Amino acid sequence: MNLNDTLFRLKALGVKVTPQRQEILEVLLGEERYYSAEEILKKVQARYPAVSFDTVYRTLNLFKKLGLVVELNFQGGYRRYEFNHADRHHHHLVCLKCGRSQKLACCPTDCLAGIEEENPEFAITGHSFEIYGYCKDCRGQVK
Amino acid sequence: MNLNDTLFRLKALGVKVTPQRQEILEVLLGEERYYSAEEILKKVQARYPAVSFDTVYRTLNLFKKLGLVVELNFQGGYRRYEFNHADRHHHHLVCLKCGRSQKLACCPTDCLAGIEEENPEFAITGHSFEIYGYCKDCRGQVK
DNA sequence: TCCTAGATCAGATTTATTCCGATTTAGGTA
DNA sequence: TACCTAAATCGGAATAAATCTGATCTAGGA
Ligand SMILES: [Mn+2]
Ligand SMILES: [Mn+2]
Ligand SMILES: [Zn+2]
Ligand SMILES: [Zn+2]
Repeated sequence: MNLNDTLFRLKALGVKVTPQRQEILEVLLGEERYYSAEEILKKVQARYPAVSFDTVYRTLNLFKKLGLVVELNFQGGYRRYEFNHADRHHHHLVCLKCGRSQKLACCPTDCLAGIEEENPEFAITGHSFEIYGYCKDCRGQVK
Repeated sequence: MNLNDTLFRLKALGVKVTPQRQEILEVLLGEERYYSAEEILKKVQARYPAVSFDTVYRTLNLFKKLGLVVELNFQGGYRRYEFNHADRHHHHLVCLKCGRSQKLACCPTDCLAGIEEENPEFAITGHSFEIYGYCKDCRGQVK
């Protein structure tokens, strides 16, 4: 999924393609990692200084609804966003000290299948699976 | 783990046992589910009307540090707390509409074992695994 | 080129959590 | 049992994240 595909998809959905939305997408697509709302704002403001937090949040929530973006609520209350490379579903190993994370290959599909089967009346829309701890750099300096 | 065991453990750790702390524990131990900070405050105030949010949050953070309480950060940013029945590790099926949840029996231990093995330099302290969607009552009325 | 629904901006508002200074108290000591 | 003090609590102020509001602007269709 690149920028042009995504913009095409937005148009197909009848969603207006504004410079702000386009720039937010470019940020999210630029480096494959997650961002805080503030990081996104700062990066977008490098090109469009007048962009407001409101626009960032509205856009992220829109993209979330359209399935373009995933919102991650990490332990400690950190909220992060990343582009939803639909074909690259994954989870995270998150350092509680420095906040850096790495992608994980494993997804608990067997658990999920069992849960789905045992709860047919529940409409599952997603799941989270994150592993927390302290990375090599941080494990020594934990308070 | 009952109230007396827990109070004993607090004393052993050199932590003061105040009526407020005791009441918060009673709330958490009363019904095996999770609570918002505000729910806890309201319940504690039923007996001690002067208790403040500050005390609730400080106590929850203390208990969290001591491993007595688990903080859950659900999708959407909802933060909840539950007593850490250490022998009853579990995960949740959470309704995004009404917020109710049910415990799940499955825990992705095989994933976890693999991740631990593949990342020996990372000190894992915990993990989250939550399944989101819409419960029977809510699946019809999703906006 | 014009029109308008929808998007943006700037700042106010709301809500969750933490901080702060004054006061109280749990639990140790004599 | 009567102090003593470090730690805990209270009440309200401060902070921070996210949303709302109303005025203005604009993307994209006619
Ligand atoms: Mn990721
Ligand atoms: Mn639970
Ligand atoms: Zn780290
Ligand atoms: Zn529900």
